[in-house]
Order: sequence, then structure tokens, then C-alpha cells
Amino acid sequence: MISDIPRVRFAPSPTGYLHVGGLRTALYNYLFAKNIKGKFILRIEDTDRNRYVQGAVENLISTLNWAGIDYDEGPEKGGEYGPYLQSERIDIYSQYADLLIKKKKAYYCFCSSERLTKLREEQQKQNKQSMYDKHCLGLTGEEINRNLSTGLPHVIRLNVEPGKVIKFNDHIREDVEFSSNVVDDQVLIKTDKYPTYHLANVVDDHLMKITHVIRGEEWLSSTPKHVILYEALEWEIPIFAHLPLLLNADRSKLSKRQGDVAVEDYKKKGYLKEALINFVALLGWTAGDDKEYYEIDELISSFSLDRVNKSGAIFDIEKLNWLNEEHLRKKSDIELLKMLRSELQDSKFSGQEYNDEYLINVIEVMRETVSFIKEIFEKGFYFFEEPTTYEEAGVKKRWNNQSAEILKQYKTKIELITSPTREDYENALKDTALQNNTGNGNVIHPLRLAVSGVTGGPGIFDILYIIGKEKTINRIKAIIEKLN
RNA sequence: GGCCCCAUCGUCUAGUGGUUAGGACAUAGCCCUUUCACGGCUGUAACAGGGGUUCAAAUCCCCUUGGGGUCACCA
Repeated sequence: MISDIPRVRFAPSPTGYLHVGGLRTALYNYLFAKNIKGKFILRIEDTDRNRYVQGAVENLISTLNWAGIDYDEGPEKGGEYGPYLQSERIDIYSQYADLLIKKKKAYYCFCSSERLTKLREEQQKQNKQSMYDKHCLGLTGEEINRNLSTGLPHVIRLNVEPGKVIKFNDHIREDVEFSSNVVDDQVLIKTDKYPTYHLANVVDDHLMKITHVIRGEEWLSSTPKHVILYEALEWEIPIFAHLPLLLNADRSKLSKRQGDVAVEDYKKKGYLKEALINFVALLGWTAGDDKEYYEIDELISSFSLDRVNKSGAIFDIEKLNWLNEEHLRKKSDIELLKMLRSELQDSKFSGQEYNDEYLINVIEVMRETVSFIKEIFEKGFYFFEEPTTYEEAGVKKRWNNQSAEILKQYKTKIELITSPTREDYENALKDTALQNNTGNGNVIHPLRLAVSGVTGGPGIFDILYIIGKEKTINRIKAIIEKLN
């Protein structure tokens, strides 16, 4: 047995941001580990020096932290099997590459990139899969030593034995088979001495005692290479689970060109981490019942690899929006207050001061009407500034030649009350309507236009009460001036 | 193109041989509400096609079609 307790890992390469597909992979690993009291490891696969991005690792970690996916071992945290940055492990990989050469499971290759390109082009012309032709496998020991001692640039390649059937079991897809004839003699160690993904991944998964390799389906076709490596090194093969891909609306692999893919983008737009996690968890997994709303601990307790789907899932923003509303509604006023205050900083009202009581009043009446907390500043702008224009269609429909006079009367009534309650506003309104022998609507709608400029929103008496007597009176004066 | 994976409403999915094929999002309508929402109710909407196996197939097998992934000294 590799390890008594299940150990899984999320092994992203630091490209600058965390992809939502990556988030889902990380989440499934995390949920799986937490569900069976295993360990979740974060390992950074930074073996491509050409693609090194400054600050990418920190960014990755902080995004993971934001999402609430915390790891047991990894960079910044350490652990028994570190270091967890592959760039700090290159000696380890070269040691195993040497071992593979000794076992004749790998060999030096001195081919120039020109030769390789030419070879590939010819193969493509014939509509064949491009594969290395094992040219350097025929080199004698003498030739190899000579090349090595003259410092000729070289790589180390996996020696794939043709004519074999590579079988492995995938937890999600069950038995998968490849012919070794279609497995390329993959480069294991590059000219710059850094390992490729395939070597580093297998070595680390073994050394870090990973029991379950849970990763995206894009890795399925390179899994035979990994199986060959495990066998060559005489190591126990972990359980593979290849997750279905996240897709664009046109069913291609989720990509930047067709929308936001970075977790940060969703964070910026105001999505709750709870909603994103909930949504992404349901993209490819279901507990089998009709439950759609999940808190993180519910996901942990019901998650199982057995119920992960096989087919790709389109990232449907509509459902995410709905889940965001659902999670928003579960938040307490205090939590929303905290969020609203932070959004206030980024809003155009950032210079203004509001006390908690005021903001909580606004939250209470607005919370059911918004999908995002920042929408309170958009839909409920009139709690933060005077309306300067009045919705045209609303004016046309609700404002008539009596409206100014009716509002004047209403204003007079309010002026007489010292500090009006919601009921005072309501009673004054009913009285005004009665006096004019008209329906409440002929007061309500012009009044709503006066204080908010729009025709929709929370109950009118709530609005009046929250903005208060003075603003109510001023806004009534303003609309009469402007519309008459 | 080779290889591999996949296939139920527009979308996410339930379904493991016998169901009026269920739910959710979206969408349409109605109700609630003198506003907008929320909420409630109702509706439209799916087993890719063709062969088998079976008394019986969305479910098992095969083929076709379609979609996707992958074929780097990137991960």
C-alpha cells in the first residue's frame, strides 16, 4: 500500500491566475480528501522556465484561500514531503532519470530541433501521429559518451517498448486501453535539465505518497506514459480519476476567448465564493438527489468520486447567478453590511459616510431584489443620492396634471410630523388620497417617482422612512419644479 | 488524420431492464402585490440514428453519426 491514509493533490502550473476548471479540480480533490479524512496537498508544477510568471504562485495561493480551499501540505505551509515547488526538486528528477537510463527504460537523445521538426512535418504530411523515431536509441555507448563529454545538448527520452497494450483503470471511466505503438518516446529531461511534466509528476506523486490522482480529462491520453513510468520504476500505480472538462457554450474546452475563466474575474464581479464553489461542484457531480443548494460542509459530507459524471459540462452563467442569489439570501444582515461597506469603497459613493443603522435598513429592504451586493448601489441609488432624472415611461404613465397638487398636499402633512414613522407616511398618504377622492395609486406612484426617479423598488413607505423627512420633502419639491 | 473519451429537455442533471422519463436554471402564462422584485402555481421542452439481445431497452451489445480531448524539450 502506498499510504494508509488517502492523499490527493492539486498540481497547477503557475500561469498567472486560477482557472475555474482548476478551481473545480482543486475542489474535487479537497472534497474527496475531507470526506474521507485524507490529506490534500498543493504542489506547484513550475518546470517550464519559459512560462514563468512573476507572482503567479502567490496569486494562486491567495485565490485558493479566498475560495476556502485550504491544503494540508504545500508551499508556504511545508510538510513532510517537500519541497512542494518542482523547480526546487530538479536534482530528484535527474536522479530518477539516471536510474531509468541504467534500467534501459530511458535513453539520451542528441537530435537537433531541426531534425525533430522535419520528422514531425513529414509525419503530418502522411497524416500520421507525430512520434519520435527512436533514432538515438541506436547510438553505441561510445558515441553517447563522446557526445556527452563534448557537451552536446541533449535530452533524456522514455524508451517505450512497441507492441504492448497499456491498460489502466480509471475510477470514473473504468478500463482504458492504449497500444504502446501510439505512445511517443516522451522527453523526460529537457535540454535545460528541467524535467517535463510527465517525469516530475510521476516522481512526485510517488514520493509524496499520492494515492489518488484526480485531474482533468485532458490528461487521459498521456496517462499511458505515466503508467509506463510507474512500471519502469517498479512503483505502485495510484488510482486515476479523470474529471470531465468544463466547456464553453459551443462545447469546446472552456477558454478565455468566450468569457471569463479566471476565478478572480468572478470574484471581482461580486460573486460569492460560496456560490462559485456550489456551482462548480455541481458541474460534473451530483449526490443523486434533487438538492441544488449546498454549503461547503454539506459538499464535504456528500461528495463521492463514484458519482462524478463522464461527460463535459457547459459553464452556464445563469445558474451561477441563481446560486449567487440563493447564497446571498442566506447571509445575515451583519455579513451583508460588511460586504456592502467594502463595496462602498469601490462605488461612486465612496466619499460619503453612512452609519451602520442606515445601511442595515437599506440592506433589509433591498436584499431580496438583488443578485449581487453591489447592485444595491445601482438599483437602490436613491438611498445614496437624489434622483436627477425621472424615468420617462414612468412619468408618462404615472404623472398627470393633478400629481403636483397631490404631492404638495402630502408634503404639507409630512412637514407637520416631527419624526414620521412608516405608519405616519402611510396614513398621510391615505388621507391625501381620500381628500382628493382618488385611489392610493395616484399618490403612491408620483411619490415614488419623486423620491427614487424610478417606478420599481421596495415598499414606498420603507423608502420614505429610510431616507427621512427632510429628503422626502426636498425631493417632492424638486419633482414639482422639474415637471411643471 | 491517428489514438482515446463522451452522448437524456436550450443548460446542469436524476434514472442502472418494466417510470405518465423526475428535479433545478432559463423561458412562457397565471396568482400574490396599486410599484419592482421575492414567493406560489401551471405550461413548453429530452432519451442522436440504425441494428441486435430480451416478454420488455433511455438503461445491455454492435455499427453509424455527432461532440470533445490529445498527438511539444507546455503543463
